[in-house]
Amino acid sequence: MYADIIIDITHEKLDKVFQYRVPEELEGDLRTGAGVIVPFGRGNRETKGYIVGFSETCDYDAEKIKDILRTDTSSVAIEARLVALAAWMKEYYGGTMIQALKTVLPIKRTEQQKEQRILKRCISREAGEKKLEEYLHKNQKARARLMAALLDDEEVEYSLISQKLNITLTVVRALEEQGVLEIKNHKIYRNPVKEKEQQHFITYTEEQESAIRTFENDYKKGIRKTYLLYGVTGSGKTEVYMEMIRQVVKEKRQAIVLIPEIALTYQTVMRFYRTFGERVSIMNSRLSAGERYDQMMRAKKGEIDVMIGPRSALFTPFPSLGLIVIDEEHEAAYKSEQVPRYHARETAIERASLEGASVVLGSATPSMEAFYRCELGEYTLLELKRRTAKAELPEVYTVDMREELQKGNRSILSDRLHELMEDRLKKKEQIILFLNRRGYAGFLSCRSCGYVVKCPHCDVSLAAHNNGKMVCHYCGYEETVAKKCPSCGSPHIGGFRAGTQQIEELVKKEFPQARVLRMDLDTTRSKEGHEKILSAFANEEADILVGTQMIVKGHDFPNVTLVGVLAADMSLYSDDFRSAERTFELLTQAAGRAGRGAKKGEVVIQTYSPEHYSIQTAARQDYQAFYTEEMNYRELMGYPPAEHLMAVLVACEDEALLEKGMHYLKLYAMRITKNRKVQVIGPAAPAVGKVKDVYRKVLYLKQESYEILIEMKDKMEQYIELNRGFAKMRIQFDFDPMSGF
DNA sequence: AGCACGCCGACT
DNA sequence: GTCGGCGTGCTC
Repeated sequence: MYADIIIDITHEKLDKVFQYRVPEELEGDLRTGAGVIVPFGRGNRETKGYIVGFSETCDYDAEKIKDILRTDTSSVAIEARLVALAAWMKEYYGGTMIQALKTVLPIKRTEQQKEQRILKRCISREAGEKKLEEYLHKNQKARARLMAALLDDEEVEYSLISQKLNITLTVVRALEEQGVLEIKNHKIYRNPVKEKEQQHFITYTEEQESAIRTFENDYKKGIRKTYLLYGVTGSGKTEVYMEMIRQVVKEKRQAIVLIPEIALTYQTVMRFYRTFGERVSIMNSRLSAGERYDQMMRAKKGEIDVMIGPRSALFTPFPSLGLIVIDEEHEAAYKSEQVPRYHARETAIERASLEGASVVLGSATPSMEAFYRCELGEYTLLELKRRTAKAELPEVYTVDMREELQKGNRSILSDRLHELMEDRLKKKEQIILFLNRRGYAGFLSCRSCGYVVKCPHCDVSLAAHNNGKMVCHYCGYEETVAKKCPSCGSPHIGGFRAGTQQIEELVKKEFPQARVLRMDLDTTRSKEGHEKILSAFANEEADILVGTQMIVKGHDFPNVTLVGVLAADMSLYSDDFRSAERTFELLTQAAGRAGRGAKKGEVVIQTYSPEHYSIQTAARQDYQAFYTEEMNYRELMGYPPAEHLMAVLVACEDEALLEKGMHYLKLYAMRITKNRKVQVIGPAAPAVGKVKDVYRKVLYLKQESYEILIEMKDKMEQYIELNRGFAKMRIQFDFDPMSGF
């Protein structure tokens, strides 16, 4: 019997499987995920590794294969539990054990050593010069090079030295022994903010109080479960989380708070620092891989109690995890785009159950999945129906844009919205205009023949930018804007939908006195563009903020009393089964931006389909009604959460081969599903049929039971592996996908 | 990453 | 010839 083992995940070059023989006496107690000690390298030095699989035969020279020495007892319980979680992820989401382990265990990247190791000269300049002469005399070139560098600067980064001067660690060690330099592993754990204010006593609303009590009582009794904290925007969910975390920390356990990256505002960060001081660590995408690794190590050593961060923070190696909070639980960002395509919600619940922790999901617009689980009694519902303080829920109007057109109003702004905007500008209150789209004019199409300009590599429409270029958002392909239709030659080719830039220009023209800020992917591309724009608006340096989805998420602007939603139904037209849910979410979140302060807010939703339930229920801010309607649809169509959907995405450079492969894969799927009523749909062209000249096809399988789908996945994986014809195809599984591929 | 192997110039 | 230093490549 042989075991596939990955050696010490901390280095990229060793990032592959090594085979070892399993000695008979160990056969019983080794399983996938177990930590073992193996002889490695020429010196057979004892090295730690993890078992990622077993096999009866070996694909490597049998004579060279060594025996596993023993199981690793030093690998702490923390890692063992994370490895168990990885095994679960592999099982549930597909992919290999290595891929799962890599997402779960903190990885030290080589890049990060650059920042870590610093060489410091610890002898005087004169002594150094003497040494340099000595090395030159002895013709020790490498040492001389290093010495010269150290004379220029007292401290140098090891990575610079090793790359530019081609100096290896042996040389550095030699100089270290001579006392010429010292190697500093500098680890500065920086906390962006050092402020530690006196905790002020917060008074909670009755609803908040009751949510906190429920959690605390359960927790003290040792009950661990999953809660859904459903609270309208502005109802004070964060305070509730903090109180729950305090409870957990009091019992010497730790908490993880997941946030969608964009929602991590300065205000939120400060709130956590004020309460938990230095014992909080915040991860964001701006941290380098090395810094992130350091934060993980701090957590492991017990130096922090609370980790706040995006999806990946879920794998923080805490010694005694007590609580996982997932804020804005409905966000699509919680689903990983890479294999294993795990969902943080489900994975958090699994981790919590492995470690005896509770999970709190929070949202103003819970995902269908979460609310459904509440109804089934799997999660406990905690509700916050009212806003804190005096803030009231805003008044919402729906405007039918078809009627506007009939009235002769061809503008992007309805009369109603126009009027209200004038009113707010007069009152010196702020306005948000929210557009469901990015770019200047979106795609270009011919008004005479309907031809749409597409990317020759990726099969998506090119987006026109106002620099005279059309750009592919998948591969970055560019061409200049066509003046004539490439298909029929008509000059009537142009953009249809308004983009944020166009709206900005229009607003500036109609309200010349107003100060307008625009926020979309183009204006926030620079490092801190995001924060800059938001803080400028928060400081009331502008009257109107025009932007895409990103402005509706989690920000608090007390002086905003009017929100205009332009083209509300844009997201209704996308062709995946979550489009209604996404529309409801966006509208509700957008509406939630209005009237956060003392003054009541108003919202205008402009739409071409005012009769659609997601728009009507959003206008009434009636989640329950939306949920009921939407659930009917999901049940009727057999979509998640009513049933489970497994997407099988196959990619291949050869289109004909792909076609053939998909045909056989479908036949195989139908064959193994026979008496289990699994629906096999497709193969279909995914939304993006071709990326960087690689063709893609997708097959969908529907079934009520997740377990049956997993069985199907396993069988299909085996089939693909046994069948050589699939060698050139890359196959991925995605369970309950967030959007069509 | 860490270790041995083999090359290369310097010196007994 | 041998010794120590240095770069290279491999690790089941």
